[in-house]
Amino acid sequence: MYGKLKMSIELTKIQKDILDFIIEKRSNNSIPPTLSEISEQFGYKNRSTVQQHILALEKKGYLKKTPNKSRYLEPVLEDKIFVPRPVLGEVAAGNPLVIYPDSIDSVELPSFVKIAATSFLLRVKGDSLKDAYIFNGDLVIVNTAVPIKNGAFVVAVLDDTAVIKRYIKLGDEIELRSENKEFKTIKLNCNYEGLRLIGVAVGIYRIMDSN
Amino acid sequence: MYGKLKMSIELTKIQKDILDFIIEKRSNNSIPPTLSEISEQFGYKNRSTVQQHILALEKKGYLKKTPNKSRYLEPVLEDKIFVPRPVLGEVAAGNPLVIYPDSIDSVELPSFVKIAATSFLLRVKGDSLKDAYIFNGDLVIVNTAVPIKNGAFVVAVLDDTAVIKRYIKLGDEIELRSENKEFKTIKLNCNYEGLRLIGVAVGIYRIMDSN
DNA sequence: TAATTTACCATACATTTGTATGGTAAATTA
DNA sequence: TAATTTACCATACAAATGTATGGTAAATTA
Repeated sequence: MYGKLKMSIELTKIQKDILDFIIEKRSNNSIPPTLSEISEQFGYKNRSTVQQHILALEKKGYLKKTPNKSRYLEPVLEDKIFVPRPVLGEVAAGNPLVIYPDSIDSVELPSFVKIAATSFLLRVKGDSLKDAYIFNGDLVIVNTAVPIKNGAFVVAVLDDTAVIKRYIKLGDEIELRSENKEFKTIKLNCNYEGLRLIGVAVGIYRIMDSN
Repeated sequence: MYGKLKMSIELTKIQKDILDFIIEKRSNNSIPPTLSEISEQFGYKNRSTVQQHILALEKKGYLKKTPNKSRYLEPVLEDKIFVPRPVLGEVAAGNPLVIYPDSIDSVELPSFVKIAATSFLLRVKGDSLKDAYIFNGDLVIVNTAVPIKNGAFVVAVLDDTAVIKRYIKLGDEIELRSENKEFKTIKLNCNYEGLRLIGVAVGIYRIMDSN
């Protein structure tokens, strides 16, 4: 049995910032940066400064690189297939949807799950969304940049309660339909103040962890 | 309103292969290849051959690149945030799990969902897995390379019926537990012939399409 | 205090990478 | 048939990228 590889040495703030930048670049749909690109990002006049930081990150075991290959910067994370992602809010049963300015928590997603910059994650708490077949602990991927079309699943706050329902607009009337037929369709006038549309739910991700 | 961008010109086999290679490299946890790396992959003696193919792909509108930047090869897909992924099998109610040698279908996953090479997708048909809170149309990400630990969600075939359940081995006895307490735990002897373990379910992905 | 680490800059050089240009042979199209 | 496209090779060059080496100043550690 192998013990968990320890990240023995602490990182300085700048080293951490650079590592985060690399992770972020890799995570968003983009590709890892070159030394020059990192240099530019942090306002250095010179690649060699970044060169030193990369070397430090490598020595401390946080980064792995392939010699003479461009952009081959691989962050070494404790569990290699997991990448931390911020969770920006929670949808709790009966409670208002709260989206925090900073992340309230960090979720470990398998590294193949990468989130676009215009999307954020919501973690579902409790059974408030079971009418949409979404359960406690599920992660909802919410995109705020996609225009809301008829028939889309929207994440909305309705009178302080978070809902994920199918959105249908017919003239002045808005219908919020549940996937589960046991739940009733909500009908609203389009200028109803109690409805706030947050974004479009583009997917559900459920991590099947072994606990 | 914008019409769907048409990929007017057909690709040749080699062009498609190269495009697929780029997409695959981007999709797996790796990074886009350089011309040299593509060249090596396809056994060319020279980068310039790939150079031509890349140019063709660009002209035909399948690829976008940034001049003078290494590895900046971005496949242009109809809907930019979606990437096609093969579905290798189906889990149908009451029927045996079928895994086909070739993909039976292609599913459009958001580009931030990237599947490791050792994983494959199974699409769930019907309500056969509702005891695991998995519903019709959901995609199960199955990893065949991960060792099956106690407590993991396994994809298994039990007497010709596909199941996704929590796997617990105690001595000679294997328990297959359902998440949903309404369903009973299955107990088996570890040498029971009717059980075939396919892999570990590492996640569920549900595409919330607007149909 | 002396040694070390950290954070930055500068320069030189080798390799990788992208690009431009030209060529050949086979297949396809006009 | 002639022109075009496709698929490959070769070479030369410039830009990008990684690397090696040396330096300074401030902060930290021994």
